[in-house]
Amino acid sequence: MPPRTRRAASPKIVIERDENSEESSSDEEVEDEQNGVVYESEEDEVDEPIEDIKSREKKPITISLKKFCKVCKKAGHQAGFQGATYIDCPMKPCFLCKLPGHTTMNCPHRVATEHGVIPAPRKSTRHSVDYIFERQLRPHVPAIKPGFLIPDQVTRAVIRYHSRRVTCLEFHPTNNNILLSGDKKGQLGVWDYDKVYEKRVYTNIHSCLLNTMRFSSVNDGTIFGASSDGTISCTDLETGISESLMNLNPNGWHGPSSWRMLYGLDINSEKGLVLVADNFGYMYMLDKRTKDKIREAVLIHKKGSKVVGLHCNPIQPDLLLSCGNDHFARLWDLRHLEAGSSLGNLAHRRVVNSAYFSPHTGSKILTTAQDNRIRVWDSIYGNMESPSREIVHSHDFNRHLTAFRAEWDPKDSSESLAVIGRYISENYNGVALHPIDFIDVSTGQLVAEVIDPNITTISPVNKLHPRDDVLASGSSRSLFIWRPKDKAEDVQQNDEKKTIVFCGKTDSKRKKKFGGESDESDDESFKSKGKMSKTKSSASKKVKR
DNA sequence: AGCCTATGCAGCC
DNA sequence: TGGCTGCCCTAGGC
Repeated sequence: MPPRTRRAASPKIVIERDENSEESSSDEEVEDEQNGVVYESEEDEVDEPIEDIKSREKKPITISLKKFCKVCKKAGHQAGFQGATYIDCPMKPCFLCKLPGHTTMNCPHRVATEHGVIPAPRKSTRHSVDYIFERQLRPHVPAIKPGFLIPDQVTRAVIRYHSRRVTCLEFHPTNNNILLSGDKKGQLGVWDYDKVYEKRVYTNIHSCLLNTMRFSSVNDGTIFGASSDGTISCTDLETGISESLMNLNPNGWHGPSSWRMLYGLDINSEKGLVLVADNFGYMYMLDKRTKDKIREAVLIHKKGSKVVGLHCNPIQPDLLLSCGNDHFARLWDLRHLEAGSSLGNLAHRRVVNSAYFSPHTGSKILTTAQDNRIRVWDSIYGNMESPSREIVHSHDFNRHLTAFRAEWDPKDSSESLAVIGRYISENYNGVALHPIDFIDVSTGQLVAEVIDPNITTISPVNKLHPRDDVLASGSSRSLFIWRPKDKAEDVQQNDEKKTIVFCGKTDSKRKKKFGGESDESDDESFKSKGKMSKTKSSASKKVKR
């Protein structure tokens, strides 16, 4: 090892000794070009003037600062952002596909035009050679199905609408411009995004996470919600008055081992049932009207594991799909429902964030799992042993983010378009942005990635409008409405300006960023109406072909 | 600008 | 099975 001197490349920091803190004047020795702290134990002592042990006792302790990887703590490389590009730690498996031997940068699933989305082999019939052919052929395959209209321009936004991160979104089933949003605090937002300032937040429905919202097909004036507070709510959208259909924690808090939380929720309209599932593996069935429990709770996933999603088949409502933390999505017949009586068990390698039947025929299944893969089963009537496709896509689990869920486009009659937010960022002209991806799940192709230069946060919650070409996305505490570029321009021509509404305490820097007027009154959203500048808003991007 | 933290899952024993 | 620990691209508040 080469000898080191005090003023070598590794900078050093000096810590004062306790016993004589006033004697050490270390200021001039502190250097702040720091990439991390590495102690220089024995070597450091060799550097010390050994002859003066007595004075050394009074000398400050010296710690050298040198470059090391914040991920694996080893020297010689560094993980983290370099500008707007994130450099992976080479000692870790790929952050995208989770396989060792390469990093995200050179992951075979991340080719230039596709940004990490590629169909995985169908069972074991293909191997790596197939990928190579696939990558060579891919650019020649026409990419965009003519029918897809991608909402890629932000036309409306409420910045910091919620006081905590958005957890779920739902469009009103009949009123085209109403978007419902739930947040981590359990609050429910009702926003008319055409009259952007018409927005309300109901704060007293739940006490924590509003995990899922669903409309009843009979009465579209009320919405059902499942919350981590263990209750089901039924809320009148006009008044905000809510009644509780069920409370799993009637005796209050007795520690986390007994506190029940509700995650998955769906409505079986045919039978007038509300189905909910909890974090202990159980599902509950209630009569929507009388609020009576139809039967005892049924264990539908591994005991003690969280059931995060429930979905009734749109064609055969008795067919139920559930998914959860036991790494399975499961199919059930509601008419013969018992623990262990599932019709099918779809194995995943990690927690399944969501599982949905396709919106029209109900014959396909789309799941999102925490192993960074979207899976598609092309027919529930066929072989369910393994998915028809696995699509590698970055949507990592992060405890601070709402779980990512791939959502069908309800307007796509071919049942192939899905939307999902992306976790890892891409460098867009020097800015790290997290796009929202549109994926053709019949081929695994990335149809479009949409970004807005002003949205620098991750957008895990996305919902496509049932009738209009509109995407709603929830990113941190804010909501965004996207429309296809042409339509967005129509909106502008109609003098309905692109409108950003600021809520809560919003600093002027952020307002500037979003192009809001420099209204400094902090906490009132209604005043600071601003339109985005053309240059900013036009930076939204589709995939290069 | 830079700390702090809420918080879910997996892997380990 | 249970309890602990650690965590790779967070976001906002102080």
